[in-house]
Amino acid sequence: MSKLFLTNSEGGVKSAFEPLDPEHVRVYVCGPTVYNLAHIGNARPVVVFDTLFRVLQALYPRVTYARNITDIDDKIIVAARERSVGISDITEEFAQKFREDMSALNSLSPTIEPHATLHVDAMLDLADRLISRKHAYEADGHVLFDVTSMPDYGKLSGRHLDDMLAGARIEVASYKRHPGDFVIWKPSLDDEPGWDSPFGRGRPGWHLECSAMIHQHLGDAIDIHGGGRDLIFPHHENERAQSCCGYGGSFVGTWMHNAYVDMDGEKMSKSLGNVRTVRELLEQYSGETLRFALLSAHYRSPLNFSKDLLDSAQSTLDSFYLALRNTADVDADACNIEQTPVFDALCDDLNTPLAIAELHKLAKALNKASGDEREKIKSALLAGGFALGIFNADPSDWFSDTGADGLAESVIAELLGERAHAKANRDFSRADAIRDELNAAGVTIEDGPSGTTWRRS
RNA sequence: GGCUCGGUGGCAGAGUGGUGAUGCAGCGGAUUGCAAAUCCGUCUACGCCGGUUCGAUUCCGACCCGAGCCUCCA
Repeated sequence: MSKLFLTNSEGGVKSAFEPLDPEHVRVYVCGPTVYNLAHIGNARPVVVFDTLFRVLQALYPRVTYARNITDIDDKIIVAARERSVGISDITEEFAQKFREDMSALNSLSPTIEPHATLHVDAMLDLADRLISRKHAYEADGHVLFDVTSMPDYGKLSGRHLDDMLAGARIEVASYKRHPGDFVIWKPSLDDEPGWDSPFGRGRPGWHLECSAMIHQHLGDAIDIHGGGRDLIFPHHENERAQSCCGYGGSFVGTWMHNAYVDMDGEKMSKSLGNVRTVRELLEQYSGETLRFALLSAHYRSPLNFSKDLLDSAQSTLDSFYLALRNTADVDADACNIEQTPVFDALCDDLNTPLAIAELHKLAKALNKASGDEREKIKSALLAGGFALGIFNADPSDWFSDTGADGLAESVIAELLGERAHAKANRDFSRADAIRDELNAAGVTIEDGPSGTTWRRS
């Protein structure tokens, strides 16, 4: 059995993964705040942790993977106001679109998908615990976490309270005892969504939901908590503070954070306005191509997003699918994924580029193989691909699927028939003219010993 | 200012104290009516300066450059 190694963001060390309960691995990944469409940067953690989910499922009998939906947030309130609708109109629309987009990327549904607004009681319970344990205080209608009450506050992100003061770039609210204190609960105006609470009508601070939902669904401590790098501080640091101080326990075994998708060397983000939504990219590329592109760099390294990246992802997938299509007559048998180099690569801190390199070796071997060997190699190639969440298409569909503007298959067949006729009569200029015509329409043809095949290019 | 992470061949991108990443592109060849696909062969590399070492791209230190967090953000 392969041994899984993961890099823990807390401390930055890679070590063997030891689940708290080998019979039941628990993972929580921060999901979207649903107020607009997901961009390709938002998709990276989804794809990365989906791959982790697949690896964990291969290694352990039971894996619970929770990914939350943040459906109460100031940005949502603003979006609802702009469109003159209720916040649930916004959150339901974009939660659904998020699910659709991520599913197009071959990402599996999480085991549970807790919504913040359905866990307000649990959040208020946590706020109460924190106050009674002197880790939080009420001031001016707010409930605030007292960062000085936690000796190792800052451990996850590697910061010290003193350093944070020096770099404070934002005006500190007067009701905070310490500038680093963060909001657990805040008052709502009459025209803002809110819930009644012992502290008055209000709504939760950003970090509270994850702490409360993790506790309710997964328990005091979980194995893995993931998200994008930018969540390390303040979000995860503060979550950790709330959970450790409110519930006790160690909270998270391994923290994992993916690096960003960059645009021209700069982070892609909503605030920079340089985003490309998954939905718009899906008009030009298959979800599998987008997924493969996202996995082409290691999750802890920045990934520069470009047309070249997507085009090369697509042609690489084409070459894999060609190898599969050319062996369509070969039956693949069940392959023990755990004994393949692809899986070994994934077990080494999700080394997807190395896993892809192993896929290339298998595809090359399959192209060269003959006889019984082909069955074994094809099985390994397929199993490796499934671990990465690719090869979901039937190889012949992969090459024949097209947008509305492509040539109909019947037209292609007709032209190929005419070309075969011309070739038989050694009328090569006519044959080549037909080939040029098909090429111009985005159809590549290949003459083989057993006839001519075609594919969309 | 504080903290973090990186700089590998034309490009993408792994990895390692001492022969091979891998892919794309290029070049040569096989194959093909010509192509396409495939296969074979082949060229480019480890930011800069020191140190440790028999030996460093890999370890240590300085420097240069880039990115990120410290504010909503995957």
